[in-house]
Amino acid sequence: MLNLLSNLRISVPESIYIKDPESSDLGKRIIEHSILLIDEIGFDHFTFKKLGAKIGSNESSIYRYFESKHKLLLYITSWYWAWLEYHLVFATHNVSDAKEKLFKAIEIVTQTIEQDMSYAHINEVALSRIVVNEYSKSYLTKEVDVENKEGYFVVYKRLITRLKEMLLEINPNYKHPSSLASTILGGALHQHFLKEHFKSITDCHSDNSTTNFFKELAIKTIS
Amino acid sequence: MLNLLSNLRISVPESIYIKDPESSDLGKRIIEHSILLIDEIGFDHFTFKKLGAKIGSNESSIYRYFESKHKLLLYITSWYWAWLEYHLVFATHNVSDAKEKLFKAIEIVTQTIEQDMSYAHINEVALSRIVVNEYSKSYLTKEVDVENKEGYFVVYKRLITRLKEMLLEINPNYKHPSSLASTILGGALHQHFLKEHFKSITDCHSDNSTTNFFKELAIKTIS
DNA sequence: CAAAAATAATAGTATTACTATTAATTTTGT
DNA sequence: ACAAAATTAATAGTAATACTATTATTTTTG
Repeated sequence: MLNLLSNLRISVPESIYIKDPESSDLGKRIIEHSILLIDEIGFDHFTFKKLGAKIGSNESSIYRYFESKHKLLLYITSWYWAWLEYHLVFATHNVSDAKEKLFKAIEIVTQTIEQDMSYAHINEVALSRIVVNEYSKSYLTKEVDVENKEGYFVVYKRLITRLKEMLLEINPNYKHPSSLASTILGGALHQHFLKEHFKSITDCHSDNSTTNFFKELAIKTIS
Repeated sequence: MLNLLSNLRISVPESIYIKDPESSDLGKRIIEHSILLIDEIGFDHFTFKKLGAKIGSNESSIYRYFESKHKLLLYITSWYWAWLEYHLVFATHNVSDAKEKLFKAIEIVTQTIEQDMSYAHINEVALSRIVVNEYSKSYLTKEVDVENKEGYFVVYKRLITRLKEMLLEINPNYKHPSSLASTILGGALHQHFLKEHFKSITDCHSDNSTTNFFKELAIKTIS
């Protein structure tokens, strides 16, 4: 399955970039090293100038791919959600038992990403840390409604919708399936953050405890 | 109760400010108008220069109260959590039934803040919108561990701990009370955001639907 | 009413997040 | 192989940001 995925192109909304970074060597280096650099110094301290220095290229060249660092963040996080979506779709395909399917899906979206899931020039472990630490900054802006209309958040919303469908499959009468789905996805990121920085307000300390917490929460809530 | 609260001083960690804004007229105007201005233009576009212009004061004078706009955000959001905590403590005090107490607490922390809860020079409705849209930016930084040690997040963590205790009162054997408490608080903010901007991935559209969603989620999860 | 404290005004800094222009290099079509 | 086109690099410049430092003025208070 990993080999199959490696040959698939993860699809990110075209409106996010000026020039497709997958179309050139420089573009791929921009993506590869922006993930490493944002993970290292944080999105707030990240600049195209610093990225240019890292990849031995010029600030102005990066601007030919992305209009701003905000768009670059949208690109890499959309890539992440699309990548997770592929994993989720493949892992749940042909699983006939609704509960088993939901549990598999929750495992995928709440797990701690590990090294061996590597894909081309992208470090998914670093990228998953970026999603935990920075994703909400991509929508907590005054421009969110305009950008939402442009389709910058479609992948994220589609993933939540898939999770919602699986919840409804178990109990078609449950009244808050979208809220529960978005709570699981958003909540998992939050628990991963708390585990690293605010240990006293989480019980998720081991690798799979976040997954177990949300599996139990989900199945009990919809029953 | 509101009158009682109006005479109580909401206590914010002293290390957050340079000079106590409650100690002068200028300080109070800084707080009052920073809340209105951040609500209006968003934290990213907010600057001390713009705030100075609004209150007819100088940028440099504001720096005598707060070292940075980040510290100002920590101040007003800590104030908000402390204010919510008072409401929660008063509302649940002397409630003997554990479930009734928890439900009252969930109402307090998940409700949409309304105009009539006004307190001195602070617009709590605007402030609650700021918490929804900006609070996570206060901890999603590379400096979070240092600032956590300085005590900048104590009020928030204490509120979650209070919620956790109430969950444990109902079921002392539940294994993830802290995670559930932090999921409720963080999740409520998230649902309020989705309601305004990403309607398709939430079912919380009316004022009390977020509260009902989390009441049901909590009681089912710990049972 | 003098001293102290608070506030305002002014100026200045390094950095950021870009845009614009031109030059050099690489790719491509014939 | 070579000219044209496209891409990338280099340079310079701008307005805004997030401050610091200094000095002047106003207000408070003992």
